[in-house]
Amino acid sequence: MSRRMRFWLMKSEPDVFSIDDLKREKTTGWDSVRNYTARNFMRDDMSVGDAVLYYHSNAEPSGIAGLAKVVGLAIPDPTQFDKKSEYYDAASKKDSPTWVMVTVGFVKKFPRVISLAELKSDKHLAGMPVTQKGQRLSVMPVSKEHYDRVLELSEGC
DNA sequence: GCCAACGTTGGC
DNA sequence: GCCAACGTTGGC
Repeated sequence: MSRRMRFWLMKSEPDVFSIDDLKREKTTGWDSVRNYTARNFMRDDMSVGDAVLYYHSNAEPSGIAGLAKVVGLAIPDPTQFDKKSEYYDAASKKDSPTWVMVTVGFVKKFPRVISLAELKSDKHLAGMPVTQKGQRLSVMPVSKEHYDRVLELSEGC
């Protein structure tokens, strides 16, 4: 029995890892998350098959660039043990890792980025967390209604 | 590049 | 356990 699938929004700076990078590599470990709320979503609430809106932050324009999906449950994030990584965490123990990552797979790139301005101005998306001021979470849940609306916007021109 | 908003750290 | 100081995020 699988429970109902969930919907997520995950942010990445396209200069670091864009939807095109994901398309080329097909899957990627969502490493380097160092926020407890985002970690808890990955660790506790994400399941294989969940749908992901792929959001480009610090971009021109910032916005939703395509779709991805969860293809692997949370596992320890190897960067926390890598002394050469800027995400190295000396306090994290191998037998009880602090940070985890899910594995994300490419689904599709939208024909255009749905910009944050457009998300904010769409009446159907009122209250969507990513449009709220000060919302910095890199992994956040999305309602089915908001997810479906974003798909509609991606298909329209 | 600026800076508001937020999360984390650490002194007390 | 409070909260000031600091670091980070990310829109603009």
